[in-house]
Amino acid sequence: MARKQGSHSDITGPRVQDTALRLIARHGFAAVSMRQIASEVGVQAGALYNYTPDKQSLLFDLMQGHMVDLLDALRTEELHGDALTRLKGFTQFHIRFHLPRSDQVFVSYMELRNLAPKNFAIVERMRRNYEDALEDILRAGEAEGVFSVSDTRVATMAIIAMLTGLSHWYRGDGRLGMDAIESIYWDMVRKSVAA
Amino acid sequence: MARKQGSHSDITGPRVQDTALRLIARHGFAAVSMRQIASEVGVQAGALYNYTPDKQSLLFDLMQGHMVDLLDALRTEELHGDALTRLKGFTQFHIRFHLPRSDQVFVSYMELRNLAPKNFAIVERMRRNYEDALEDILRAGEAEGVFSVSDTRVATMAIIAMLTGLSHWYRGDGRLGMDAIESIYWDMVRKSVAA
DNA sequence: GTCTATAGCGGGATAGAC
DNA sequence: GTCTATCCCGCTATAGAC
Repeated sequence: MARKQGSHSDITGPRVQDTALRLIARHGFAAVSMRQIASEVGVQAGALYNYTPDKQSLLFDLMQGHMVDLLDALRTEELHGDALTRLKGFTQFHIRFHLPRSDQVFVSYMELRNLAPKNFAIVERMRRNYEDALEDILRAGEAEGVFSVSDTRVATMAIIAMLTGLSHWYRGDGRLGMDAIESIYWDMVRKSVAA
Repeated sequence: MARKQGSHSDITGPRVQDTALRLIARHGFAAVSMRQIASEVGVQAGALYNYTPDKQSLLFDLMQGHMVDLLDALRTEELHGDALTRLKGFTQFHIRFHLPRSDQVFVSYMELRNLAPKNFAIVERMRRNYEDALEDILRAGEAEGVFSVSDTRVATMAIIAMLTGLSHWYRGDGRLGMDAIESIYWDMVRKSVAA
């Protein structure tokens, strides 16, 4: 089956996405050229345009795809019960979803500036939905009297920043496994909003 | 005194730095051209090279300058007393220093990838020094028995991420003033490491 | 679907006049 | 110290052969 050239749409397509994600995470969107992506994929630059209309769409697809995956996974999680249980579920979900996706997290945080305005608005709306899921939990906890935060919005942003920051420094080959990390972060999150 | 052309080294120099910082914060280092910076400063592109040997040095000077300012200010703060008092001082210091410098914070977090390896090492060492100042406080609190974190390094990273995240969304014209923000964050930081 | 070739543009940096 | 002019390079995107 191996051909030196010809049709490879089934394998080249995913490879373009994967390669672009890795290179953009490492060097930044503006610093990565289509030639560079093509070279790592193993095709010529022109061939990339069979898979994306332009460079901007490539970035948008990566970021939108990540957010869609995130919101889908969160919905599947279906966090039930009292606020404390839901907060624990959210914390664990966030860590387990994001830790194995450090490149996506990096790109989604760093490259917002490079999205065209219309694309930015779409991604930003999805990010806001995710934040709102956490804020709902904090509000419920306030109502139950188990949480005490003077501002649920600020607390939401603080917790998400704390959790997401993890993806910026954690390396799976370090001294701490994902379970240990989860336990440490859950302890801090829980206490930070405790009544 | 106004001249259409001639010597302006005393005013052009700072303007180059300020303009570069603002443009890089908004668009990213790789996306900003020397021509664009020169245009906003009001000179031709070639004139920039009287103030910086190249584009890379311009970025490095911005980032190094920010870190030097940060570490100098922290030393001036001289946090004394018990661990809880020191932690409160660190939290307030961090917020008060970073909130009015959102462009510097943005650039310092986003553009590490664009530093040449040698420059990266220098900036990274200074960042590590800053983190260590917080970890010292957490260790002291553990020894005093007033803090309970299972891992001081992870707790350090979590707290700094939480505090720095503030700079990414806070806008001074919002509903919350700096004092209110400080109070909310201190409440969360304090509780997150409480014994 | 991929290739080669190229159009058209803008980038960083330098040279030399003033 | 700034200007104008320019070198040389790499970029995105497209055209047309296979």
